Amino acid sequence: MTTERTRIERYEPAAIEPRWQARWAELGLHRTDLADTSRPPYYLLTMYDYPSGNLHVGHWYVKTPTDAFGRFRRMQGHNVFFPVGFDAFGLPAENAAIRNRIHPAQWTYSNIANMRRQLRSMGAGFDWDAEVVTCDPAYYRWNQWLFLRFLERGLAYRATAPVDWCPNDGTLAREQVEGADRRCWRCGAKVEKRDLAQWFLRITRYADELLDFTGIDWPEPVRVMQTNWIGRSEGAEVVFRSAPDTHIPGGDEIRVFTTRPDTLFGATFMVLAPEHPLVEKLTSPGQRPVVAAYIEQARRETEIERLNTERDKTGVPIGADAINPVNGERIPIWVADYVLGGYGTGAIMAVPAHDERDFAFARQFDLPIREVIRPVATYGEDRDLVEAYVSKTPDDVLVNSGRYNVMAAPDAIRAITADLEERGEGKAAVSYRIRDWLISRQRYWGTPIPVVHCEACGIVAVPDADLPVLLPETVDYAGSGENPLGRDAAFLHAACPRCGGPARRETDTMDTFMDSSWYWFRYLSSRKDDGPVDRAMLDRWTPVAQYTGGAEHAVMHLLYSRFFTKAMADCGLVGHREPFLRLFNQGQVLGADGERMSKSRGNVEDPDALVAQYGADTVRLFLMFMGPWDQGGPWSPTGIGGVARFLNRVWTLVLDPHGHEPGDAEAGRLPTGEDAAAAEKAIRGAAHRTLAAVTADYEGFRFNTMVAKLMELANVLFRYRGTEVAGGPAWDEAVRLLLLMLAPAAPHVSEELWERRHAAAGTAWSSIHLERWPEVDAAAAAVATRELPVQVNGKVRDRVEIAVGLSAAEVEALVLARPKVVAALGGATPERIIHAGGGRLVNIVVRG
RNA sequence: GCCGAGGUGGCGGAACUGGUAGACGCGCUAGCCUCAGGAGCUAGUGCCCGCAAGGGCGUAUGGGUUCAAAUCCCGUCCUCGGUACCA
Repeated sequence: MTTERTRIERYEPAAIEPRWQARWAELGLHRTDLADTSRPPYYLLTMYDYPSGNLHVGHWYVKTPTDAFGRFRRMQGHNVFFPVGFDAFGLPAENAAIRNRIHPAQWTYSNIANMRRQLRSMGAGFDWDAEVVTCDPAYYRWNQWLFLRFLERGLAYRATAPVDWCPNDGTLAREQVEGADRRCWRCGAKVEKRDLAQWFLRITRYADELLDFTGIDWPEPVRVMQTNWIGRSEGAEVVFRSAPDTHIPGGDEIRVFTTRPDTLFGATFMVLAPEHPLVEKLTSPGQRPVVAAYIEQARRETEIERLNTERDKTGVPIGADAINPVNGERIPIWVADYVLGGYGTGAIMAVPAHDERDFAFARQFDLPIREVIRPVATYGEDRDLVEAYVSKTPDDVLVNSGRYNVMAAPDAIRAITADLEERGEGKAAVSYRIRDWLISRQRYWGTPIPVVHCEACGIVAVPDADLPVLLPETVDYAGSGENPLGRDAAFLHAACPRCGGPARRETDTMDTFMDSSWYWFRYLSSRKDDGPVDRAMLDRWTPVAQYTGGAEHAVMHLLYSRFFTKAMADCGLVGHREPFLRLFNQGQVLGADGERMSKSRGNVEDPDALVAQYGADTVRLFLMFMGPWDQGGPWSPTGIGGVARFLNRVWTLVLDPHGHEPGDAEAGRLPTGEDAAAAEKAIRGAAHRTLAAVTADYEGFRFNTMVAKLMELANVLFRYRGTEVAGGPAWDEAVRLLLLMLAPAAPHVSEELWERRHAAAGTAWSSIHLERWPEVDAAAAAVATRELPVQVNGKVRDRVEIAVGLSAAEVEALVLARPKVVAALGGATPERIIHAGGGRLVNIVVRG
């Protein structure tokens, strides 16, 4: 016998994917009509990328599920806006330029061209018309414009801050300094810190508002990280004064911030940060050399080093004392690197008995430790502290604290603060860890800060009409000594906009986090040339409904974006105060070696090769199938073949329902005991149950189980392939649902098969991506019987097929008659029978 | 150190609010089909004992709560991410 085998065309992704991409582009399928009000708007945003040159699978891992979600939302009837752009300013371009003698712009734009091609090959539904490239003057012009608005409102200001400085090369940003020993990446010289006047944005003005996350649905870990970053703490500011000495008259105010004013009597010394302005003034002549040497050393350390708890404490006494305002006691003043110049007041009162760091310091240098607070039960006992006692309970009481003895700690905090305030020696205060945002960069490839320094008028803003202040095309960015922009005479010299006199342009450029702090607003009017944003568009489309991106941006980018939104709202540019309503942080795909993917490690996975081998749909689906999206993990293509096989099976199901594989003896026959009607019912049931589950999975970003459920449905259909119900109405409905559910995730193959179905049926084609998301038929999805596990004392002893909707009594009668249950009971009388989880299982409890 | 997330078969992972542990896929085994196959189809596959029926053990680890724990609580070990001596 010769089996007549249907020869169907093979599934060749390389043949169909580019064709559909071109067709969609022609149809403008992904161009969002922002003015369309007939459907609810849905702004879907994924973090834009730095144009490093090549997309790796990590980029796909972020973008692919986001794209699938956008397509899903669109099928649900939303007008989805899903833009893309490039975070195109930044250091790598400048470094590449120096290394390869190629202009940063040329390097950047050629990378962008390549990445556009790669992004298109994914088949993602980006709206390219809205694209933003931040190094384009049409974009950075508005960075400058916004900066000027902030300047007007006192949100931008100039202050002195240290930068890493290479004595050979000129100034360096932190990211250019490599290695623990702080050497210049170019010449290897030891880097120093040097103070420079730089520009800041006053994010601290919004510190309290940034602590408030009401109204936005963000992951708990991100909220915690931002909260800790802002670091609000309540306490008191206390004024100590320098004591008169042979070298100083005394009386200088030394302000400290403390969260525990109740421990003031336990202060046995003071510590100033090496940066503290009074160090110079108060240091005794005898201590000058050692203090100067210590400061020199501290200035070379990174903040992370200084903040390492494990490290032995270092410090030196400055040879002067301070007077404790509560008891008039003289205590020595030290300088130590564990106190930071930038936090609080840059000075602390040290209470070794009740602070671990102060305790370690006191032990190291043999300074007195005086206990002033202890649990009430030990009041009056003699005891020695072997470690700092950090009081946390409100029941603890004060000792060795004069008239505050026996007072409970919280009462003492209030009383001591109030008494200090009365005497003008302190007040209740709030301190924040967050500092203002330093936006100055001493580089070429960034947005020029639009001010001039006039000899007569000082700092003068460039008028709006003169924006943008363009980056000069050719400058010597490789040279050394000062800012690249300062080496361009034509750029540098300008007329003062106010007096017309000679002025010097600002030569700092902006931190690239400026660009990314408002880019999603610009997407909505990327070509607008009379303002940064279109308020009417913003009112319709923002806040962003859903933002996706990596957790590495949990603090900086996301916090700056929130700050910008609030600041822009205060400038009247935006009508709301939070940028992103819902945030999802996906995990990171690591290289096969478990390390972060990077060119230098050589563990970068090239998506182009995978696409060439398997096609974009398989790669997309595999990335979703790998695991839960928020987890990521080491890249391993093991298993991608399973996904490819699945798409092949879908292909076969759609194009060849009647064929069957010669290797399957059972093929072409219905399962035993099932007639055609039962088979059709089973198929419809499976399809609609899958639809319900898949819908919920898309909604909850559970793409891995979504794919698994589609595979299960395909497996069910395959079982019926070649039988009398294959190609029938139930089958046809199931296949239709399968394609619709697959469309967001694997857009090309589902579109191709959709078209072929139309062709076969002789109906007019329209894109599957414009179809409405199907509705679940609850009746079809319902099940008549189900398997009921029966436990005896919590162990499963039997499984019974029961009709849905039986009463508890009926179930019990049925279950207790089962031989296996009888055997498991061994003659014992059930003590009670639990019907758990809404009848999901039965547990018979027998006391033994 | 601290904060956050996590630890489930040979592997990636599933298990929604405590209720059938291991869905789906990879890999492996057997059979079918094929000139052949690293293609396709079907079946099996947590571990141990057993021909089988069946039984025992199992979610890093030690306790606990519960009729019932991967899930909740306490302790320990390990991995990953973040990082602040924050006064």
